[in-house]
Amino acid sequence: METTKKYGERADLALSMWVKLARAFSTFNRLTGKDIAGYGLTQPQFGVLEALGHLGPMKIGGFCEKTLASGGNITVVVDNLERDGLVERVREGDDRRTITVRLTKKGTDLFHDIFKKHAAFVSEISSVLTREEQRELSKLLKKLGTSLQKKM
Amino acid sequence: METTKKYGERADLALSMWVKLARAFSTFNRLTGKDIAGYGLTQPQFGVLEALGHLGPMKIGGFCEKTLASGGNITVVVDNLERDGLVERVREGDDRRTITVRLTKKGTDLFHDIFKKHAAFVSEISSVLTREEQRELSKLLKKLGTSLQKKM
DNA sequence: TCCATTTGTTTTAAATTTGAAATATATCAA
DNA sequence: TTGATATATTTCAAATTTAAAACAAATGGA
Repeated sequence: METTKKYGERADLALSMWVKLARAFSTFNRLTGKDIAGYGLTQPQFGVLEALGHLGPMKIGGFCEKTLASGGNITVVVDNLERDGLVERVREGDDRRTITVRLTKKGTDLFHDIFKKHAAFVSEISSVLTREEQRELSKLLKKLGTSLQKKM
Repeated sequence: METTKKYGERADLALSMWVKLARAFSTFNRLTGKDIAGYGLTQPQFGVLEALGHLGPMKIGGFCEKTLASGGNITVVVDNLERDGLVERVREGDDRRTITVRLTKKGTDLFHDIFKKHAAFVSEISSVLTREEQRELSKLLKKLGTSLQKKM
């Protein structure tokens, strides 16, 4: 723990928290990334499949919010998933600008198979914290994340 | 909060925590990234300057650990900082394979100038949490990060 | 000494990500 | 209806990131 006051007590506390947030995320992300690569998917691809599997068909724009990936990038990710026969683009509804993406049969099967294993993996590595600690961490992260969202 | 048990209680809790960790990191990272861009630096460049400013001269390999950037990438970052006259590479010590990087006068001045502002910025956005919450969050993130490190 | 192995850094090519146009369609007010 | 503005998606070029190969130097055992 940093004890020297370099930038004042408040700033030191905030900087220290930010470093720990970045490190915890980075390490967790690397571990899950390896797990996902083991299924032959990239992380953004997995994110799109996950959103579709859990939330149902959605418009391209929906992925930007859900997977936190930036606009033009989703196009490529969906292109590649479509090429692999996992998702399909359909025009539906009255707004012809929007495109709905949905899982194919193959995509649905893959999702169910993979995500169960992935959930077990995430659960396993998270067990370095007790369930109570996980609940407390979730609560604080949620407050931080949603509060910051308003500053964007 | 997710209340439906999709993958079992433990897995749902872990997945929920992981989503919140990713979102909080992403949002925080975007905000600090904008602040850093305002100083004319990229995030990896800022990370290298920060490491040098706080920890003193270090070898290339040191940045990989400190800034969590992957190997060959640091070379480019240091190249660009050197081009801008902010850091310099020196060979010193008895191992001629290693290269020590250190701040130039210009780099030191820039570091002191911008890091104070950056610290204030991080402190400001972190104030959405009380200091007690920040301490608690730090503690849990540290435990998570260091425990996961061992699984890599 | 010599050779094999290890370590530290750079180079290279491929993949990814971003942001800024470009395109197509919608909406709304005059 | 027209024109201006807004929204959804794609295209494109530039920057970034990664992993693997290449290179240089150090180490340690035969």
